[in-house]
Amino acid sequence: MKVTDKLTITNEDCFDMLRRTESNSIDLVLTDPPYGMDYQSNNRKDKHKKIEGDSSLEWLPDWINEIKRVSKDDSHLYIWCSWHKVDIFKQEIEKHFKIKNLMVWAKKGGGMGDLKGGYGGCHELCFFINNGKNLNGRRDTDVIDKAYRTGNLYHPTQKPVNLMAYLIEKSSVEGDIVMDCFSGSGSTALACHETNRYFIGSELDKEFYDISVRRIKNDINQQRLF
Amino acid sequence: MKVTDKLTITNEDCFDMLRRTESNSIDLVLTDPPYGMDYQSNNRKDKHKKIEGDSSLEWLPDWINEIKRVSKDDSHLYIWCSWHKVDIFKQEIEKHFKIKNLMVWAKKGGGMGDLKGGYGGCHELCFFINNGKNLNGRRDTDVIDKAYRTGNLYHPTQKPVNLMAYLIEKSSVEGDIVMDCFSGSGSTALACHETNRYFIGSELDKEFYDISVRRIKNDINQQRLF
DNA sequence: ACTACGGTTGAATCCTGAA
DNA sequence: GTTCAGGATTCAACCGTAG
Repeated sequence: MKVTDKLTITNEDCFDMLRRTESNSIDLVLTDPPYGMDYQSNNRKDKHKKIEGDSSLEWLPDWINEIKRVSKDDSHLYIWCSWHKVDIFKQEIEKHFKIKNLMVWAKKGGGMGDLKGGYGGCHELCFFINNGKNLNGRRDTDVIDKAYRTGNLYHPTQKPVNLMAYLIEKSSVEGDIVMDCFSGSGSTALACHETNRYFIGSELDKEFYDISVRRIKNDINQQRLF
Repeated sequence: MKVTDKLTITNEDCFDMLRRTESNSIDLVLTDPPYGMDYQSNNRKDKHKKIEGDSSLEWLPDWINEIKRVSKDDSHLYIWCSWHKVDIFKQEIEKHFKIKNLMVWAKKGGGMGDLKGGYGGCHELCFFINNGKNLNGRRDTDVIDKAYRTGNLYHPTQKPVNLMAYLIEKSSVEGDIVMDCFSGSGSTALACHETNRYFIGSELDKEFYDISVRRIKNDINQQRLF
């Protein structure tokens, strides 16, 4: 569905979207896939359901393969990941790409989990692949510790729009085409609207898909960006 | 060699040291092994030589196996690592241990490497394994971004003494036995002196071994800890 | 501008009971 | 025994408001 002139989100499996996508056509891949940890937020239980398709990483090899095909020769890619499965992601990605950085997002707020025998988990990882373009702006570090809020209002694992917008501006210019295969509640799409990029995305879960469409329309009407 | 009453460092391969070490005898393993990336700082090439035995990780499986044997049933382990080989380290460690956290040390100061096409590398990773004791003190996060300075005075990948001391105090009590198989310029040993723990370590490279012994003696005499 | 305080939250882990 | 799924729990950091 064309949500706006430049933003297209479809309610389908990402492989269906990828199949229709031309080879060598995407400027920037920015995506937050299921981490493969069978995640269910048990925090205030009624709020969020379990993540669909998060119980294995079987999709990963074919997915990387397709991503390789559709991304331009000088594209940039950002693939989010948690440390629990970082080895699998790294090895699959390296079959097709040369990883440039493993970035760390040092999140604000305490983490949950073991309160006595472990440290509170406060970071997420992101693979950065550079197929041949410079980064925009000043030289930043691979640790992102700016004041980005989590704010999981719509999706249990939602990323902040301004975090996504930051990466988009580092790695693309206005009018570029950005792809997110796991669009979720639409944070990447919103960041593209904010930064004037084209967006192509898919989200399998009907509920999140609907939320993302509504969220974008609302935010655009109200000129309010989360 | 017994450098002090409580600090022992030997100039040998760590497997020789491990062979002499009793099973189930070490309270805390805290070590910064060769990262397996053939490290040579491009910054002032003459300053640091290549790290011996750093070109492959062949030693890793046997080493983990020995570490498993010598560490106590309720021990803690910290194993430093860079993201370049994080997949290999993780998979080898997980053959014998359950990893509790992947910690991130967000270093201060700019990183080196590609100035245009990549982010500056400003972090190092550290696997934390908890075999069954609580951590001391308040609940901290898995991102360490306190003002620990690198200051590679003696060794190209030297860790700050106060960073090591922090981890030692989180995971042991006075009189505990701490092991570092890759003692380098002796930062872990110094941190043990500072926190009144026993230390057993080995360093293969004669030059670094000598430096570490001199450094410890100096620092103890001058009551000055780096 | 700065501090004080209370409310809210987190890609979690542990524990319990059932299969 | 062992695995598995669901519910309870927890604290430090962050946000917003008030002083």
